[in-house]
Amino acid sequence: MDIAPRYNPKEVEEKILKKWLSGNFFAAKVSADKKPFSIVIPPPNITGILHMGHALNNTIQDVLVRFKRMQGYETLWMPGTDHAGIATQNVVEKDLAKQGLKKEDTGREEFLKRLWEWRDKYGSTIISQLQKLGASCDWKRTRFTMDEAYSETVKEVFVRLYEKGLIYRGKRIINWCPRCQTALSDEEAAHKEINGWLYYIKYPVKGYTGEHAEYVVVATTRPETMLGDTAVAINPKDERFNWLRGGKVILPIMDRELRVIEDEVVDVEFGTGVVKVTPSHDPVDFNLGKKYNLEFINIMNDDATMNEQAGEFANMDRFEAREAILELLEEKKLIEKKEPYKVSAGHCYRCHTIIEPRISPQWFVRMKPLADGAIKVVEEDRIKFYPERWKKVYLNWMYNIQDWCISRQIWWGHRLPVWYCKECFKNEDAEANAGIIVSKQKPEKCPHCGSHDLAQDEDVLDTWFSSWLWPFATFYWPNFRKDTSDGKELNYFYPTSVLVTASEILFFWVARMIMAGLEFKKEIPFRDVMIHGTVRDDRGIKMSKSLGNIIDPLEIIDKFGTDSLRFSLMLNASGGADLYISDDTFLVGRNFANKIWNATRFILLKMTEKNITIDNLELEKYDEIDAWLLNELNNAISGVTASLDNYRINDATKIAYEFFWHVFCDWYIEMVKDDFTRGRAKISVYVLLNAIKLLHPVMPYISEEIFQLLKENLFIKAEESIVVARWPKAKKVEGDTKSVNTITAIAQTIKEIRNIKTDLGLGQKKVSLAIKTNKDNEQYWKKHEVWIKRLSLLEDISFQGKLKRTVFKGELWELDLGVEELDIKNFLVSLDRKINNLQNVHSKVSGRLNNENFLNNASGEVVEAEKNKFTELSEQLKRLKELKNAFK
RNA sequence: GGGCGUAUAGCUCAGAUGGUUGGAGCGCUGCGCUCACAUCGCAGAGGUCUCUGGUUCAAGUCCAGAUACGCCCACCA
Repeated sequence: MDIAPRYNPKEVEEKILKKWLSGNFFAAKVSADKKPFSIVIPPPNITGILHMGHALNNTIQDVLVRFKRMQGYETLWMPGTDHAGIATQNVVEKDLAKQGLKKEDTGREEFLKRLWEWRDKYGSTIISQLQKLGASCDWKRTRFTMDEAYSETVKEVFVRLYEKGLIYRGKRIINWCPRCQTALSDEEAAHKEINGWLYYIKYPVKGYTGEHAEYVVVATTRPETMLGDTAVAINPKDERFNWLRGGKVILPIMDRELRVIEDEVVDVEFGTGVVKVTPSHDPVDFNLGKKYNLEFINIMNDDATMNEQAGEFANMDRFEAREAILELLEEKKLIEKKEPYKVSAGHCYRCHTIIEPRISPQWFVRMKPLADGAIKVVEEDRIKFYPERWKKVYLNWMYNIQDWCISRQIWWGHRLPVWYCKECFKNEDAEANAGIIVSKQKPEKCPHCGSHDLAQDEDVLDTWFSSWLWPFATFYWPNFRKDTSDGKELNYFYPTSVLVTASEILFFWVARMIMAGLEFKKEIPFRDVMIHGTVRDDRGIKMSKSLGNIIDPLEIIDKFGTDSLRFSLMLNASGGADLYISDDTFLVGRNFANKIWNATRFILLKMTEKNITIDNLELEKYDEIDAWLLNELNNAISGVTASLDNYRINDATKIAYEFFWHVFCDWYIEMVKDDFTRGRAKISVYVLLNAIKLLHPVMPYISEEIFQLLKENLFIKAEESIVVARWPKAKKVEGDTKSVNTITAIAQTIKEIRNIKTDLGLGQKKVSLAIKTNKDNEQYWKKHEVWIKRLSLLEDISFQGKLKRTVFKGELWELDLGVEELDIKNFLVSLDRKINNLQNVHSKVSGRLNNENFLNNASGEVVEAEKNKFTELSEQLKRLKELKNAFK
């Protein structure tokens, strides 16, 4: 037998991944006799490369999937990627720019061709990285949100919603990214605070007579928008401006007459109480414009440079124009003052450019009707959030939901299934439906006028408009095909069991999937939503490429192995809290993998050395130390199982770790290594096998490798892969508790002996031990003498009726060490500390027992336990004091 | 402006339904290359559980308030 003393993950992982993929172990099918367990992956962007967030998200899913698969569920993990409209287009545009080209130079068709080429070349990178991570998806199913069949679903959904009146075209103020040159939804405009100024600008009052102020002063953070002002507003209740009501002011620079309107939205407290109103460039002002029938003047181009409406500032960038306007106002002495001010501005979530609110004809989904059901299922806990607090966040958003802008002025994505009749459609009349034909296929002619002159809408749909269909569109609903068993698969696997995701896309994706599921499948898309934290660096800063603080999971895999990465992440991910990680975080995993490896190595080497073969794992006979171990194994099995059932993966990980290292390795293997009989070997292998099964969801590679090693070297029957092996079950342990308890007491005593030896400065020196105990206990000491000596570094053990001296006094026995002269300084210090601690607890307990209120109010069980504790503590204390007195 | 979260050892974090003497990993100190593993073993130091009040026989755990940090939402010109 030749097993390396160090675990080499690289070799092992490569080999095993091949086995898994070629062996089709992750494939799922409809099985009437099995319960389904299904997860759809949050599809990563095709532009994506595996980052720590992916690693965390997908490891969690994989743990759950592997666990359920081993439990015998028919398990489907549906993989796939998202076309990620803006993100991908940006990437390919950048690529094009290297050749000095813009997408307009190549034209739409050619540009799309390049996009598809790009996706064919790089789009599967993330998939192979997920495979490397060990993700046990049914890879043959890998979907893409722009697959032909998937696109059919998208169109179908659009048409259905339109026909139901839930999709409409409207000319409204939307979030416009001047860099990407497209509309965005509200969710895609991330609000961030920036340091700006609040400028106080004087607007001359028309017909100034000297009876009132010559100017009204308005406060603004965006002076450049004044060019589009068509009113100023005051609060109707604001008596300071009674004189201004019904009056007019003059917009400086433009010399435009502005109405004075009155509306409740104006905050009397803020600024001067007078607000400039720019209906075309501010959402609040837009509403005012509608309400009071104001003029809408658009002063900007698509790229946020000023247009001809901006007069002398035309063609300037918006921020350039701001400076120029301020300069001019300064010259005219129209700036009263400026104050530093923090402004919350929307930023494009793709390119971080500041959003420009803008009036534009776009397509929207009416959300309120969709939200109603989605609110109900969460209120009624038919969908549960883990941790639960996200329920509130979700509901709060849903209660206040706004219509969703779904059209994007980019090329990469699902083209809107919308055609315009050039005869009937009048663009300026954007609110009406005349001339708009919504249809999955290109219509032959306009149903209204019969014209054949039809043009498809140039826009594409928001990426999320396809992702929100993911849980059922991946089964090609509603057309299905043979490769999804004509819908049988959807019926079987839907609703999915759990959705695992980061909180960032709760609104983007999770909420919308619930709405889509209920609308189209008439059923929730998943039962549980597990929301995990964000991965941050060790200073608590979110990892991002632009900040340069990322820890690359692929590098960690390369350095420490995939299992180390996964194990360390799972150990750290708890209760949806954020994870703070550094390179060192992953050492725990590496060390543990090596420990597992070496425990296996030891067992197999010993068996070879002793010529032990095993052909089955029926446990025939075992003694007290075996029983003790099996009992611990049972606790681990039920602990890990219960934790995984409750999505407490970190607990499960910890329990398995603790058992493997600190129970199995530190104690059992040490106990049996000197007397490694066939019986011990069998127990060892049995426990090892069960332990690696417990670890398999978190550490799939090493557990598989060991599973295979055991199969190769023993003659036991086992599944082809641990992937499909049966999850461990707790087995009843035969054996009397007294024996097991005695073993526990011996182990405890061994720790005491080590402790005392250290205190006495004996260190690793082997000394002899004298023990005084009864015949009954003596037999255990004799039977287990070999490992007791080994673990407490003793020369020999003698049994005596009377000890010359006592260095340890326990409930069951007293001990002395065979050393003439004792350096008792440290020993006495430790002893004192122990006595002190015990004394503290003792007086606390006795205080409680002397407290009538406690005796009257606490439950009988608690009082009973407290009494027992008191007795035990008293005895312990007495022994320690006696021990101490003997040394005086 | 609303809402949420976190505060426990030097660091990163565990500590369901209040009741053993508050734990782990890393780091630190001391001793050991004991033939599975130095990616190891053994022993140890280190905590007024952020603060203040309250409920209770009993609070790290529940309640209220304060402080600090973080996050989310919002028509804060």
